[in-house]
Amino acid sequence: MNKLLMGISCSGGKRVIRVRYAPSPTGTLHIGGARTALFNYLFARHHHGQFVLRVEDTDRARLVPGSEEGMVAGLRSLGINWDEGPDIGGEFGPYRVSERVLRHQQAVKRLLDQGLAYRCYCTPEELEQERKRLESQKLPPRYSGKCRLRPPNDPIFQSDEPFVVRMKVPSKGETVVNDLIRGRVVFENRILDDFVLQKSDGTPVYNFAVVLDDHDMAITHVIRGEEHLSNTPKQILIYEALNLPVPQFAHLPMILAPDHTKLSKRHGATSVEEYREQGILPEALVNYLLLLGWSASDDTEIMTLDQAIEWFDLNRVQHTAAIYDIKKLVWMNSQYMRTIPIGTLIDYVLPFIKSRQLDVSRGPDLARAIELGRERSHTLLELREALTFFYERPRSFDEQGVKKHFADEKTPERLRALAQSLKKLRVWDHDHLVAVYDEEAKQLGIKRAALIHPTRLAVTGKTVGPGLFELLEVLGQEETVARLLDAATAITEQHVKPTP
RNA sequence: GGCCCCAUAGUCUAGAGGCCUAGGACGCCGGACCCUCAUUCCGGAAACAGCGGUUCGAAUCCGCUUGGGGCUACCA
Repeated sequence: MNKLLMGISCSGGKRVIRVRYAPSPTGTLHIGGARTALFNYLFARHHHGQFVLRVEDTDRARLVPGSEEGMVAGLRSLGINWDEGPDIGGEFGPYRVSERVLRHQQAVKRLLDQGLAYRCYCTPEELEQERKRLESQKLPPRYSGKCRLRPPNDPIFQSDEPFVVRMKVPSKGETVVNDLIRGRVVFENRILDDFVLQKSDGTPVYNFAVVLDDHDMAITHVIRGEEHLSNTPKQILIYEALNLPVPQFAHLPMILAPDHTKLSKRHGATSVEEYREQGILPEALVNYLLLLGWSASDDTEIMTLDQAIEWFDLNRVQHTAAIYDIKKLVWMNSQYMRTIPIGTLIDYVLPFIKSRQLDVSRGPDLARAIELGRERSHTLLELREALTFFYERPRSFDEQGVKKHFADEKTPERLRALAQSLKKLRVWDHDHLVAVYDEEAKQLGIKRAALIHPTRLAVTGKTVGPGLFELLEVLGQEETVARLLDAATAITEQHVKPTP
């Protein structure tokens, strides 16, 4: 057991573990965010604790309408559920930070009264100038502390001028982050400047709000991305100034794009929504995300969410940033494509079928068609493609296929002959179909394959696909015969339109 | 620039001093199977960033260098 965890999960008092995922509603649910949410969720469930969803909407200017709803939907689609949140409430609400500003303002006042923070009247322009000056001298851009030095009777304190509230950061000593993943990380206080706690519009800055909200929501473990590690000492300083207990921290490695830079739109699909649209199953995405930064102790890679809950352990979280690899995601998806229950797969593929306006109400049984298609599809998009010929007659024939399999001048008559034999078949199943082809090939003195390939091309328009006899069995007798005759006619009348 | 984190194959990772002539997975290459494709099954190439220590012994510990990432906002 992890030393750092002892004392909170053991013995009499038994404090319940509470974690949270606190996204900012400024866009879509990112795979990085989804991974953070997932790890929080797994940690909570593993320890029989609670998982809270909190919306970090302090910055009104950056708020994107619909973003929160999208994130909630995205998380739910992945099977990540929370015990408390803006959509379901809970005893520690409200769960939108914007609804908690009064609470934040009270705390700011407390710090002000205690002389642990101060009002700063420097204008953004002044600060900008100062920053530029420092940078040009290759000095770290920090706030000078000008307003901290103002005498208490400075008339500006009585004025109506807008101000921000800044933290009085101690110039000496060090602040230590005991990170559950990285261990002891030491920051010297003198590196920090007097950072802003409250903006001039009266709303709190993230670093301040997060401290109060985590405390108010009784969060015991703050599990978040590594980009927050450097800000943690500021937050610890706030906890101390407010005399609040400091939670445990765990900073997850980041997920980077293939070019080793931070994930962004230009890297293609980066949101959960986009992966859904591309036909990635939620189960596969979750499983893939799970492997980005965490591994089971026994090399197991494909696992259920329940297994992940059982095995999850922060001690096994990687320290190094991970680069996401679409190829492995797609492979993972193909694994789920062929193993999830057929009913589930039907539910997933139906929207794709609908969006292409493929009418599956007539024709072969969808489940049987899917069984043949899932084996050779990596995504739902591919599956839908593999399904189309069952419900739509080929409008054209693969060009290469025509050259190869329709070249023989006897092709039309052979297809017709096959149609005749097939029409008379009493039992339409795999074995009987094989028998027909064997017999036909024998009579013609050719190989069975010489009949199989033209048939597939004639019936599906393609050269690739399921085994012919499985395919015909599902397609049905009437339809098969009709398509063979159609193809024969098309060839004879030179109507063969090659697929470009 | 300053501070912080990180460093095993192209990628995800196992590895917590001898079990490592470094294991698994994706991808890649070759082969087998087969009516095509996809599977599946065999086989193969491919890594401990570099340099110094510590130690009988280092991928594992320490230092430096290099490289990558993060933070440094009245963003989160």
